[in-house]
Amino acid sequence: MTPDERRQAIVDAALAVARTKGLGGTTVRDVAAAMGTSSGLIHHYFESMDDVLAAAFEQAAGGDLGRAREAIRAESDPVIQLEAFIQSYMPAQSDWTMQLWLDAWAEAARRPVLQVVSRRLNREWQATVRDIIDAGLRNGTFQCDAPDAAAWRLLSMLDGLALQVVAHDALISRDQVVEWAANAAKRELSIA
Amino acid sequence: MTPDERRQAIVDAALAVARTKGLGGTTVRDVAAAMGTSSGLIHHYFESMDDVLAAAFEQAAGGDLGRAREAIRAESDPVIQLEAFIQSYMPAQSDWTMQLWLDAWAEAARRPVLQVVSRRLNREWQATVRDIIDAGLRNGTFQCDAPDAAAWRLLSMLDGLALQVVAHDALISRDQVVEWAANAAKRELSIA
DNA sequence: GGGTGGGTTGGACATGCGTTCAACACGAAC
DNA sequence: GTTCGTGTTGAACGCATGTCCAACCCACCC
Repeated sequence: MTPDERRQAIVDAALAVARTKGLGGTTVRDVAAAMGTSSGLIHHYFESMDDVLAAAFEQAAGGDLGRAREAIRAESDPVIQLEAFIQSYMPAQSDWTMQLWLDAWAEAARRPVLQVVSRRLNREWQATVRDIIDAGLRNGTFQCDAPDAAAWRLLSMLDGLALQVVAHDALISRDQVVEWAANAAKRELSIA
Repeated sequence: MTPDERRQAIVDAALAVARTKGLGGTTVRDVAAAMGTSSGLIHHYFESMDDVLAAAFEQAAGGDLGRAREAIRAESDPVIQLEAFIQSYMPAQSDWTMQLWLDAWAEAARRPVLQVVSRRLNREWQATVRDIIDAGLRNGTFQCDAPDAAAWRLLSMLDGLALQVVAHDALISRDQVVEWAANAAKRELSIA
């Protein structure tokens, strides 16, 4: 294994563990066991466990962002793009990514490395929404006074709703979230 | 000290610690030190540390809820009530309560006792918003197809925005959150 | 074929955690 | 004045954590 492959294997293993135990509950020994190697190896490639966790979170959350952008780029109509975005923000089988976000938000105040990553990714998500809104404005299909604020509002509502689904299992359902968010987006951007 | 006073003192001490170290980072020894007593005493009044944390979170978050309800009850016009609610959801000096919520949401998946408390409180917040909306509907000042969904949307947006303020310091400001949320509420409920 | 050096091991180390428990303090009851 | 019981102590236990490091393995080079 090349150094890069090994680093990647560590990150993958860390994600596999974090999927069931959460970011904060992922330990060096867990990761080593998941890889079938020794614990010392991890510190040969990463300076600290925090770095491993930050890299793992970045890969998982960054991957979601990339897939969402692709889904958006595949469409040309801003209205459909918005729908695709909302759908991809709440995919059926990726509750565990959202749990990673919950962990990251909570830990951000105490783990600077994680805060940097999570802040940057959140900014990029907002920029992605903003791009859709801008396209719709140029297009004439959207109406909106403050696109930046609208993007934050939309993203925050999705975060808040997704949070309820993941943290408070069964209080509200995933389908409701998608429907409610779509309605809110239509009202927010004056879509017919 | 009566047993009740002692329990209260423990909860207070736990909150004082959680304020700086987070819910998950609050330990038995921290709480004992903050009270100036021994660590064994805590287990004489609480079955486990999880129970202490749940009680602490409940007191802090429940207190916020109570104050918000009072602020709402002090007004009669639903429009003003809504403003009071948004203001009280984002008070200037209580960032640390929001941080407790972040901790609670993240920990809910792993600490059942905490999940029960946080789920119940979230439901009560939503019911509080819903009550305002219902009042506005009876009043004729609000228009809204699905009050329940609207309440969840409003609450979730506030959660999502507040989250950004607390977790990603300086990405967006508290004043923006209040303004943006007020605008969204007006649009959501068709307020003139 | 011997030597070199980086990948890899697995245990040691210090620290911290929640929980338990024998011992102690001390006011109330008899 | 003795007994009792509850509040309280502080050390101990078992376990887990991140980090470190001496030793080992083995492919590669002279």
